[in-house]
Amino acid sequence: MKVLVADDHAMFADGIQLILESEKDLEIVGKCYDGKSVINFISNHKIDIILLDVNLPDINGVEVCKEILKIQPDLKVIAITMFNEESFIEEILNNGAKGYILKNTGRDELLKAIRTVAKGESYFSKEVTESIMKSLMNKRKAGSKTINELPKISRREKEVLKLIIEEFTTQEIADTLYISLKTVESHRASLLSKLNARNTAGLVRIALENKLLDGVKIEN
Amino acid sequence: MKVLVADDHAMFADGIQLILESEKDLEIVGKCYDGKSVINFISNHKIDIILLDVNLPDINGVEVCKEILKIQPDLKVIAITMFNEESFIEEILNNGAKGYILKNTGRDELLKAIRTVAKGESYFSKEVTESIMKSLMNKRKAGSKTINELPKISRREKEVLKLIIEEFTTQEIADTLYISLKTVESHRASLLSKLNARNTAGLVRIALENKLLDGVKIEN
DNA sequence: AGAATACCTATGGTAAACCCTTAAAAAAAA
DNA sequence: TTTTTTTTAAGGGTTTACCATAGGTATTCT
Repeated sequence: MKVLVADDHAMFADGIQLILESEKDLEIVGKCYDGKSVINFISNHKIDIILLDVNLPDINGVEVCKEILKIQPDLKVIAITMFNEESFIEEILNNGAKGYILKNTGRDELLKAIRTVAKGESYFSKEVTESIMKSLMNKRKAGSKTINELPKISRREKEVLKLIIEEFTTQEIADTLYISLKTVESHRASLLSKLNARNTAGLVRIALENKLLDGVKIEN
Repeated sequence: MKVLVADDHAMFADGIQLILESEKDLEIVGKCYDGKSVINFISNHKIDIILLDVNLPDINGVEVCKEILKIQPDLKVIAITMFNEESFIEEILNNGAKGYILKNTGRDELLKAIRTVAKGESYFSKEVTESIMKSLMNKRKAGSKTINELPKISRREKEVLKLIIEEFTTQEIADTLYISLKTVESHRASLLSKLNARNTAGLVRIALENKLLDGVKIEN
Protein backbone atom coordinates (compact mmCIF):
# COMPACT_ATOMS: atom_id res chain seq x y z
CA MET A 1 0.00 0.00 0.00
CA LYS A 2 1.22 3.41 -0.97
CA VAL A 3 1.29 5.87 1.89
CA LEU A 4 1.84 9.62 1.81
CA VAL A 5 2.92 11.49 4.94
CA ALA A 6 1.96 15.15 5.22
CA ASP A 7 3.44 17.00 8.17
CA ASP A 8 5.42 20.19 8.44
CA HIS A 9 7.57 18.79 11.21
CA ALA A 10 10.17 16.88 9.23
CA MET A 11 11.29 14.98 12.29
CA PHE A 12 7.87 13.55 12.81
CA ALA A 13 7.46 12.62 9.17
CA ASP A 14 10.82 10.86 9.32
CA GLY A 15 9.78 9.00 12.43
CA ILE A 16 6.73 7.64 10.67
CA GLN A 17 8.85 6.66 7.72
CA LEU A 18 11.13 4.64 9.99
CA ILE A 19 8.16 2.83 11.47
CA LEU A 20 6.60 2.02 8.12
CA GLU A 21 9.85 0.99 6.43
CA SER A 22 10.00 -2.26 8.32
CA GLU A 23 6.53 -3.22 7.16
CA LYS A 24 6.43 -5.16 3.92
CA ASP A 25 2.89 -4.19 2.98
CA LEU A 26 3.39 -0.45 3.47
CA GLU A 27 5.43 1.87 1.32
CA ILE A 28 5.97 5.58 1.85
CA VAL A 29 5.77 7.09 -1.60
CA GLY A 30 6.25 10.68 -0.52
CA LYS A 31 6.48 13.25 2.20
CA CYS A 32 4.90 16.70 2.03
CA TYR A 33 5.47 19.65 4.30
CA ASP A 34 2.58 21.90 3.35
CA GLY A 35 -0.93 21.77 1.96
CA LYS A 36 -0.18 22.92 -1.57
CA SER A 37 2.37 20.22 -2.18
CA VAL A 38 -0.06 17.64 -0.81
CA ILE A 39 -2.70 18.67 -3.33
CA ASN A 40 -0.07 18.73 -6.04
CA PHE A 41 1.22 15.29 -5.10
CA ILE A 42 -2.25 13.74 -5.05
CA SER A 43 -2.98 15.21 -8.46
CA ASN A 44 -0.01 13.42 -9.93
CA HIS A 45 0.26 10.16 -8.00
CA LYS A 46 -2.13 7.37 -7.19
CA ILE A 47 -1.82 6.46 -3.52
CA ASP A 48 -3.85 4.51 -0.99
CA ILE A 49 -3.48 6.25 2.33
CA ILE A 50 -2.48 9.67 3.54
CA LEU A 51 -1.43 10.54 7.08
CA LEU A 52 -2.49 14.17 7.19
CA ASP A 53 -1.44 16.63 9.85
CA VAL A 54 -4.35 18.93 10.62
CA ASN A 55 -2.10 21.91 11.26
CA LEU A 56 -0.19 22.48 8.07
CA PRO A 57 1.48 25.87 7.64
CA ASP A 58 -0.29 27.18 4.54
CA ILE A 59 -3.74 25.61 4.20
CA ASN A 60 -6.11 24.43 6.89
CA GLY A 61 -6.04 20.63 7.15
CA VAL A 62 -9.78 20.39 6.66
CA GLU A 63 -9.55 22.25 3.37
CA VAL A 64 -6.70 20.02 2.23
CA CYS A 65 -8.81 16.99 3.08
CA LYS A 66 -11.73 18.28 1.04
CA GLU A 67 -9.53 19.07 -1.95
CA ILE A 68 -7.67 15.80 -2.16
CA LEU A 69 -10.89 13.82 -1.81
CA LYS A 70 -12.27 15.72 -4.79
CA ILE A 71 -9.25 14.62 -6.79
CA GLN A 72 -9.18 11.05 -5.52
CA PRO A 73 -12.41 10.09 -3.73
CA ASP A 74 -11.31 6.60 -2.71
CA LEU A 75 -8.26 7.89 -0.87
CA LYS A 76 -8.18 6.97 2.82
CA VAL A 77 -7.37 9.96 4.98
CA ILE A 78 -6.06 9.52 8.51
CA ALA A 79 -5.88 12.79 10.38
CA ILE A 80 -3.05 13.33 12.83
CA THR A 81 -2.60 16.10 15.35
CA MET A 82 -0.77 17.00 18.48
CA PHE A 83 -3.95 17.95 20.28
CA ASN A 84 -7.05 16.09 21.21
CA GLU A 85 -9.33 18.91 20.11
CA GLU A 86 -12.91 17.89 19.66
CA SER A 87 -13.69 20.66 17.18
CA PHE A 88 -10.87 19.57 14.85
CA ILE A 89 -11.90 15.96 15.08
CA GLU A 90 -15.53 16.63 14.31
CA GLU A 91 -14.70 19.00 11.49
CA ILE A 92 -12.32 16.73 9.61
CA LEU A 93 -14.43 13.63 10.13
CA ASN A 94 -17.26 15.59 8.58
CA ASN A 95 -15.08 16.12 5.57
CA GLY A 96 -14.18 12.59 4.74
CA ALA A 97 -11.34 11.54 7.03
CA LYS A 98 -11.55 7.85 7.89
CA GLY A 99 -9.47 7.96 11.04
CA TYR A 100 -8.02 10.24 13.64
CA ILE A 101 -4.98 9.58 15.78
CA LEU A 102 -2.79 11.64 18.06
CA LYS A 103 0.90 12.26 17.55
CA ASN A 104 1.79 10.51 20.75
CA THR A 105 0.33 7.32 19.32
CA GLY A 106 2.68 4.38 19.56
CA ARG A 107 4.07 2.27 16.72
CA ASP A 108 1.59 -0.56 17.12
CA GLU A 109 -1.43 1.66 17.20
CA LEU A 110 -0.26 3.61 14.16
CA LEU A 111 0.08 0.41 12.16
CA LYS A 112 -3.25 -0.83 13.40
CA ALA A 113 -4.87 2.45 12.36
CA ILE A 114 -3.39 2.29 8.89
CA ARG A 115 -4.39 -1.30 8.28
CA THR A 116 -7.87 -0.81 9.71
CA VAL A 117 -8.52 2.18 7.49
CA ALA A 118 -7.03 0.41 4.49
CA LYS A 119 -9.67 -2.29 4.88
CA GLY A 120 -12.31 0.37 4.44
CA GLU A 121 -13.20 0.65 8.11
CA SER A 122 -12.72 3.61 10.40
CA TYR A 123 -10.23 3.94 13.18
CA PHE A 124 -10.20 6.16 16.25
CA SER A 125 -7.82 5.89 19.12
CA LYS A 126 -9.27 5.39 22.56
CA GLU A 127 -8.26 8.88 23.66
CA VAL A 128 -9.98 10.44 20.68
CA THR A 129 -13.16 8.47 21.28
CA GLU A 130 -13.24 9.51 24.90
CA SER A 131 -12.69 13.11 23.93
CA ILE A 132 -15.63 13.04 21.54
CA MET A 133 -17.89 11.46 24.10
CA LYS A 134 -16.94 14.00 26.73
CA SER A 135 -17.56 16.89 24.40
CA LEU A 136 -20.91 15.40 23.48
CA MET A 137 -21.83 15.47 27.14
CA ASN A 138 -20.61 18.98 27.75
CA LYS A 139 -21.85 20.73 24.67
CA ARG A 140 -24.99 22.13 26.22
CA LYS A 141 -23.25 23.09 29.43
CA ALA A 142 -20.52 24.92 27.55
CA GLY A 143 -23.03 26.65 25.34
CA SER A 144 -24.96 27.93 28.31
CA LYS A 145 -22.06 29.73 29.92
CA THR A 146 -24.25 32.76 29.56
CA ILE A 147 -27.03 31.21 31.58
CA ASN A 148 -29.72 32.81 29.53
CA GLU A 149 -32.62 31.03 31.18
CA LEU A 150 -34.81 31.59 28.17
CA PRO A 151 -38.42 32.14 29.15
CA LYS A 152 -41.08 29.78 27.93
CA ILE A 153 -42.35 30.36 24.43
CA SER A 154 -46.04 29.68 24.02
CA ARG A 155 -47.47 27.27 21.48
CA ARG A 156 -48.66 30.00 19.15
CA GLU A 157 -45.43 31.89 19.45
CA LYS A 158 -43.50 28.80 18.48
CA GLU A 159 -45.65 28.37 15.40
CA VAL A 160 -45.04 31.96 14.41
CA LEU A 161 -41.33 31.64 15.13
CA LYS A 162 -41.08 28.53 13.01
CA LEU A 163 -42.68 30.30 10.06
CA ILE A 164 -40.48 33.38 10.52
CA ILE A 165 -37.42 31.17 10.27
CA GLU A 166 -38.88 29.65 7.14
CA GLU A 167 -38.90 33.12 5.61
CA PHE A 168 -42.63 33.68 5.76
CA THR A 169 -43.64 37.33 6.00
CA THR A 170 -46.03 38.46 8.69
CA GLN A 171 -48.90 38.55 6.19
CA GLU A 172 -48.13 35.03 5.01
CA ILE A 173 -47.98 33.78 8.58
CA ALA A 174 -51.36 35.39 9.24
CA ASP A 175 -52.85 33.64 6.22
CA THR A 176 -51.28 30.32 7.19
CA LEU A 177 -52.56 30.42 10.75
CA TYR A 178 -55.89 32.05 9.86
CA ILE A 179 -55.37 34.98 12.19
CA SER A 180 -55.03 38.69 11.66
CA LEU A 181 -51.86 40.37 10.47
CA LYS A 182 -51.92 42.40 13.65
CA THR A 183 -52.12 39.31 15.81
CA VAL A 184 -49.03 37.90 14.20
CA GLU A 185 -47.27 41.21 14.77
CA SER A 186 -48.24 40.95 18.38
CA HIS A 187 -46.72 37.48 18.64
CA ARG A 188 -43.59 38.77 16.99
CA ALA A 189 -43.42 41.53 19.57
CA SER A 190 -43.64 39.13 22.49
CA LEU A 191 -41.06 36.88 20.88
CA LEU A 192 -38.71 39.85 20.55
CA SER A 193 -39.31 40.71 24.16
CA LYS A 194 -39.04 37.19 25.53
CA LEU A 195 -35.94 36.26 23.60
CA ASN A 196 -34.38 39.63 24.16
CA ALA A 197 -33.93 40.24 20.48
CA ARG A 198 -33.94 43.56 18.65
CA ASN A 199 -35.23 42.30 15.31
CA THR A 200 -35.94 39.31 13.08
CA ALA A 201 -32.27 38.51 12.72
CA GLY A 202 -31.89 38.11 16.47
CA LEU A 203 -35.04 36.03 16.64
CA VAL A 204 -33.72 33.57 14.08
CA ARG A 205 -30.23 33.44 15.57
CA ILE A 206 -31.43 32.85 19.13
CA ALA A 207 -33.98 30.29 18.00
CA LEU A 208 -31.42 28.30 16.03
CA GLU A 209 -28.68 28.58 18.64
CA ASN A 210 -30.97 27.35 21.37
CA LYS A 211 -32.82 24.84 19.21
CA LEU A 212 -36.11 26.30 20.31
CA LEU A 213 -37.99 24.58 17.53
CA ASP A 214 -37.12 21.08 18.57
CA GLY A 215 -40.39 19.38 19.30
CA VAL A 216 -42.60 21.60 17.18
CA LYS A 217 -44.92 19.47 15.17
CA ILE A 218 -44.71 19.79 11.43
CA GLU A 219 -48.13 19.13 10.00
CA ASN A 220 -47.82 18.79 6.27
CA MET B 1 -26.23 1.04 45.81
CA LYS B 2 -29.86 1.86 45.29
CA VAL B 3 -31.04 1.39 41.73
CA LEU B 4 -34.31 2.46 40.12
CA VAL B 5 -35.49 0.84 36.90
CA ALA B 6 -37.76 2.89 34.63
CA ASP B 7 -39.19 1.03 31.67
CA ASP B 8 -42.73 0.59 30.43
CA HIS B 9 -42.06 -2.99 29.36
CA ALA B 10 -42.55 -4.84 32.64
CA MET B 11 -40.83 -7.90 31.30
CA PHE B 12 -37.69 -6.00 30.64
CA ALA B 13 -37.73 -4.30 34.03
CA ASP B 14 -38.17 -7.70 35.65
CA GLY B 15 -35.27 -9.09 33.68
CA ILE B 16 -33.01 -6.38 35.00
CA GLN B 17 -34.24 -7.03 38.50
CA LEU B 18 -33.29 -10.68 38.19
CA ILE B 19 -29.81 -9.75 37.02
CA LEU B 20 -29.26 -7.25 39.80
CA GLU B 21 -30.70 -9.40 42.57
CA SER B 22 -27.71 -11.70 42.58
CA GLU B 23 -25.34 -8.77 43.11
CA LYS B 24 -24.68 -7.91 46.71
CA ASP B 25 -23.74 -4.30 46.10
CA LEU B 26 -26.81 -3.48 44.04
CA GLU B 27 -30.37 -3.18 45.24
CA ILE B 28 -33.41 -2.39 43.15
CA VAL B 29 -35.47 -0.01 45.23
CA GLY B 30 -38.22 0.53 42.74
CA LYS B 31 -39.60 0.05 39.26
CA CYS B 32 -41.48 2.70 37.32
CA TYR B 33 -43.48 2.31 34.16
CA ASP B 34 -43.91 5.92 33.11
CA GLY B 35 -42.26 9.30 33.39
CA LYS B 36 -44.54 10.83 35.96
CA SER B 37 -44.01 8.06 38.46
CA VAL B 38 -40.25 8.32 37.93
CA ILE B 39 -40.31 12.01 38.82
CA ASN B 40 -42.56 11.25 41.74
CA PHE B 41 -40.33 8.44 42.99
CA ILE B 42 -37.18 10.56 42.76
CA SER B 43 -38.89 13.32 44.69
CA ASN B 44 -39.53 10.99 47.59
CA HIS B 45 -36.59 8.58 47.61
CA LYS B 46 -32.86 9.00 47.64
CA ILE B 47 -31.28 6.66 45.12
CA ASP B 48 -27.91 6.30 43.43
CA ILE B 49 -28.55 5.09 39.92
CA ILE B 50 -31.47 5.06 37.52
CA LEU B 51 -31.74 2.90 34.43
CA LEU B 52 -33.97 5.08 32.30
CA ASP B 53 -35.74 3.95 29.16
CA VAL B 54 -35.70 6.77 26.64
CA ASN B 55 -39.11 5.85 25.25
CA LEU B 56 -41.51 6.07 28.15
CA PRO B 57 -45.22 6.25 27.31
CA ASP B 58 -46.10 9.64 28.78
CA ILE B 59 -43.06 11.92 28.92
CA ASN B 60 -40.06 12.06 26.62
CA GLY B 61 -37.04 10.41 28.26
CA VAL B 62 -34.92 13.50 27.79
CA GLU B 63 -37.43 15.61 29.70
CA VAL B 64 -37.59 13.04 32.47
CA CYS B 65 -33.80 13.12 32.67
CA LYS B 66 -33.79 16.91 32.99
CA GLU B 67 -36.45 16.91 35.68
CA ILE B 68 -34.96 14.25 37.92
CA LEU B 69 -31.54 15.87 37.75
CA LYS B 70 -33.09 19.11 38.94
CA ILE B 71 -34.48 17.23 41.93
CA GLN B 72 -31.35 15.19 42.64
CA PRO B 73 -28.30 16.53 40.75
CA ASP B 74 -25.88 13.81 41.87
CA LEU B 75 -28.08 11.03 40.53
CA LYS B 76 -26.39 8.86 37.91
CA VAL B 77 -28.57 8.34 34.87
CA ILE B 78 -27.98 5.47 32.49
CA ALA B 79 -30.13 5.70 29.39
CA ILE B 80 -31.44 2.51 27.84
CA THR B 81 -33.15 2.02 24.53
CA MET B 82 -34.01 -0.54 21.97
CA PHE B 83 -32.50 1.44 19.17
CA ASN B 84 -29.07 2.75 18.46
CA GLU B 85 -30.30 6.19 17.43
CA GLU B 86 -27.63 8.82 17.36
CA SER B 87 -30.05 11.69 17.88
CA PHE B 88 -31.40 10.16 21.10
CA ILE B 89 -27.94 9.45 22.39
CA GLU B 90 -26.67 12.95 21.74
CA GLU B 91 -29.76 14.56 23.18
CA ILE B 92 -29.82 12.68 26.43
CA LEU B 93 -26.07 12.89 26.97
CA ASN B 94 -26.46 16.63 26.56
CA ASN B 95 -28.93 16.57 29.37
CA GLY B 96 -26.92 14.85 31.99
CA ALA B 97 -27.02 11.11 31.35
CA LYS B 98 -23.80 9.42 32.35
CA GLY B 99 -24.13 6.34 30.24
CA TYR B 100 -26.02 4.83 27.35
CA ILE B 101 -26.60 1.17 26.69
CA LEU B 102 -28.80 -0.84 24.38
CA LYS B 103 -31.48 -3.26 25.47
CA ASN B 104 -29.73 -6.18 23.87
CA THR B 105 -26.80 -5.61 26.22
CA GLY B 106 -25.73 -8.70 28.10
CA ARG B 107 -25.64 -9.24 31.83
CA ASP B 108 -21.93 -8.58 32.23
CA GLU B 109 -21.98 -5.37 30.29
CA LEU B 110 -25.00 -4.11 32.19
CA LEU B 111 -23.24 -4.66 35.49
CA LYS B 112 -20.07 -3.09 34.16
CA ALA B 113 -22.04 -0.06 33.02
CA ILE B 114 -23.69 0.38 36.39
CA ARG B 115 -20.48 0.04 38.36
CA THR B 116 -18.55 2.31 36.02
CA VAL B 117 -21.13 5.03 36.24
CA ALA B 118 -21.41 4.58 40.00
CA LYS B 119 -17.72 5.45 40.28
CA GLY B 120 -18.48 8.78 38.64
CA GLU B 121 -17.17 7.81 35.22
CA SER B 122 -19.11 7.50 32.00
CA TYR B 123 -19.98 4.34 30.18
CA PHE B 124 -20.90 3.72 26.57
CA SER B 125 -21.23 0.37 24.94
CA LYS B 126 -19.07 -0.35 21.93
CA GLU B 127 -22.07 -0.28 19.62
CA VAL B 128 -23.15 3.10 20.89
CA THR B 129 -19.67 4.54 20.48
CA GLU B 130 -19.45 3.27 16.94
CA SER B 131 -22.84 4.71 16.17
CA ILE B 132 -21.80 8.13 17.41
CA MET B 133 -18.60 8.06 15.40
CA LYS B 134 -20.41 7.06 12.25
CA SER B 135 -22.98 9.78 12.63
CA LEU B 136 -20.19 12.28 13.20
CA MET B 137 -18.75 11.25 9.86
CA ASN B 138 -22.03 11.38 8.00
CA LYS B 139 -23.52 14.55 9.36
CA ARG B 140 -22.36 16.77 6.57
CA LYS B 141 -23.18 14.26 3.87
CA ALA B 142 -26.71 13.85 5.18
CA GLY B 143 -27.19 17.58 5.49
CA SER B 144 -26.00 18.25 1.97
CA LYS B 145 -28.55 16.07 0.25
CA THR B 146 -29.77 19.31 -1.25
CA ILE B 147 -26.45 20.17 -2.76
CA ASN B 148 -26.89 23.87 -2.41
CA GLU B 149 -23.56 24.88 -3.85
CA LEU B 150 -23.64 28.26 -2.18
CA PRO B 151 -21.97 30.95 -4.25
CA LYS B 152 -18.96 32.77 -2.87
CA ILE B 153 -19.68 35.58 -0.46
CA SER B 154 -17.25 38.44 -0.72
CA ARG B 155 -15.25 39.77 2.22
CA ARG B 156 -17.39 42.87 2.64
CA GLU B 157 -20.59 40.89 2.30
CA LYS B 158 -19.43 38.60 5.07
CA GLU B 159 -18.79 41.57 7.32
CA VAL B 160 -22.26 42.91 6.65
CA LEU B 161 -23.78 39.48 7.16
CA LYS B 162 -22.00 39.10 10.46
CA LEU B 163 -23.39 42.39 11.71
CA ILE B 164 -26.88 41.55 10.48
CA ILE B 165 -26.75 38.35 12.53
CA GLU B 166 -25.62 40.42 15.49
CA GLU B 167 -28.86 42.38 15.20
CA PHE B 168 -27.37 45.57 13.79
CA THR B 169 -29.73 47.63 11.64
CA THR B 170 -28.68 48.76 8.20
CA GLN B 171 -27.92 52.25 9.49
CA GLU B 172 -25.81 50.88 12.34
CA ILE B 173 -23.88 48.66 9.95
CA ALA B 174 -23.20 51.68 7.76
CA ASP B 175 -21.89 53.62 10.75
CA THR B 176 -19.79 50.69 11.94
CA LEU B 177 -18.14 50.12 8.57
CA TYR B 178 -17.92 53.83 7.70
CA ILE B 179 -19.89 53.42 4.49
CA SER B 180 -23.19 54.77 3.22
CA LEU B 181 -26.57 53.38 4.15
CA LYS B 182 -27.18 52.77 0.48
CA THR B 183 -24.01 50.75 0.18
CA VAL B 184 -25.07 48.47 2.98
CA GLU B 185 -28.47 48.06 1.33
CA SER B 186 -26.64 47.09 -1.79
CA HIS B 187 -24.67 44.44 0.07
CA ARG B 188 -27.83 43.16 1.68
CA ALA B 189 -29.44 42.86 -1.73
CA SER B 190 -26.59 40.82 -3.14
CA LEU B 191 -26.59 38.62 -0.05
CA LEU B 192 -30.30 37.96 -0.50
CA SER B 193 -29.71 37.14 -4.11
CA LYS B 194 -26.61 35.01 -3.62
CA LEU B 195 -27.99 33.01 -0.71
CA ASN B 196 -31.39 32.71 -2.32
CA ALA B 197 -33.10 34.22 0.70
CA ARG B 198 -36.30 36.22 0.77
CA ASN B 199 -35.54 38.32 3.82
CA THR B 200 -33.33 38.83 6.86
CA ALA B 201 -34.66 35.70 8.54
CA GLY B 202 -33.51 33.56 5.62
CA LEU B 203 -30.16 35.30 5.57
CA VAL B 204 -29.53 34.46 9.20
CA ARG B 205 -30.82 30.92 8.92
CA ILE B 206 -28.77 30.08 5.85
CA ALA B 207 -25.67 31.70 7.29
CA LEU B 208 -25.93 29.76 10.55
CA GLU B 209 -26.88 26.47 8.92
CA ASN B 210 -23.95 26.64 6.54
CA LYS B 211 -21.55 28.15 9.04
CA LEU B 212 -20.74 30.90 6.58
CA LEU B 213 -19.15 33.05 9.25
CA ASP B 214 -16.47 30.58 10.20
CA GLY B 215 -13.20 32.30 9.54
CA VAL B 216 -14.46 35.85 9.73
CA LYS B 217 -12.14 37.86 11.87
CA ILE B 218 -13.64 39.51 14.92
CA GLU B 219 -11.73 42.70 15.55
CA ASN B 220 -12.71 44.03 18.93
C1' DA C 1 -63.44 31.18 44.35
C1' DG C 2 -60.92 35.15 43.45
C1' DA C 3 -56.59 37.11 41.93
C1' DA C 4 -52.71 37.15 39.32
C1' DT C 5 -50.43 35.74 35.41
C1' DA C 6 -49.89 34.45 30.86
C1' DC C 7 -52.08 33.99 26.06
C1' DC C 8 -54.30 35.29 21.91
C1' DT C 9 -56.25 38.68 19.75
C1' DA C 10 -56.12 43.38 17.52
C1' DT C 11 -55.21 48.68 16.10
C1' DG C 12 -52.72 52.99 14.44
C1' DG C 13 -48.44 55.03 13.76
C1' DT C 14 -43.41 54.92 12.80
C1' DA C 15 -39.04 52.75 11.56
C1' DA C 16 -36.65 49.66 8.92
C1' DA C 17 -36.13 46.52 5.17
C1' DC C 18 -36.65 45.39 0.40
C1' DC C 19 -37.03 46.34 -4.84
C1' DC C 20 -35.46 48.25 -9.32
C1' DT C 21 -32.29 50.74 -11.61
C1' DT C 22 -28.01 52.89 -12.57
C1' DA C 23 -23.06 53.67 -12.21
C1' DA C 24 -18.18 54.64 -11.22
C1' DA C 25 -13.80 53.65 -8.85
C1' DA C 26 -11.03 49.88 -6.97
C1' DA C 27 -9.40 45.36 -6.77
C1' DA C 28 -8.74 40.77 -8.37
C1' DA C 29 -8.50 37.40 -11.89
C1' DA C 30 -7.62 35.84 -16.65
C1' DT D 1 -3.42 44.21 -20.06
C1' DT D 2 -8.04 43.36 -20.52
C1' DT D 3 -11.94 41.38 -18.23
C1' DT D 4 -14.54 40.32 -14.30
C1' DT D 5 -15.80 40.93 -9.63
C1' DT D 6 -16.13 43.81 -5.74
C1' DT D 7 -17.08 47.88 -3.32
C1' DT D 8 -18.87 51.99 -3.26
C1' DA D 9 -23.14 55.01 -3.90
C1' DA D 10 -27.76 57.12 -5.27
C1' DG D 11 -32.99 58.02 -6.19
C1' DG D 12 -37.47 56.78 -5.50
C1' DG D 13 -40.86 53.84 -4.26
C1' DT D 14 -43.25 49.57 -1.91
C1' DT D 15 -43.54 46.31 1.51
C1' DT D 16 -42.61 44.56 5.85
C1' DA D 17 -41.27 44.90 10.57
C1' DC D 18 -41.46 47.16 14.98
C1' DC D 19 -43.60 50.12 18.94
C1' DA D 20 -47.10 51.31 22.35
C1' DT D 21 -51.25 50.04 23.88
C1' DA D 22 -55.33 47.26 25.11
C1' DG D 23 -59.43 43.99 25.68
C1' DG D 24 -61.07 39.35 26.23
C1' DT D 25 -59.80 34.56 27.47
C1' DA D 26 -57.44 30.84 29.43
C1' DT D 27 -54.59 29.11 33.05
C1' DT D 28 -52.39 28.89 37.29
C1' DC D 29 -51.76 30.20 42.10
C1' DT D 30 -53.27 31.04 46.62
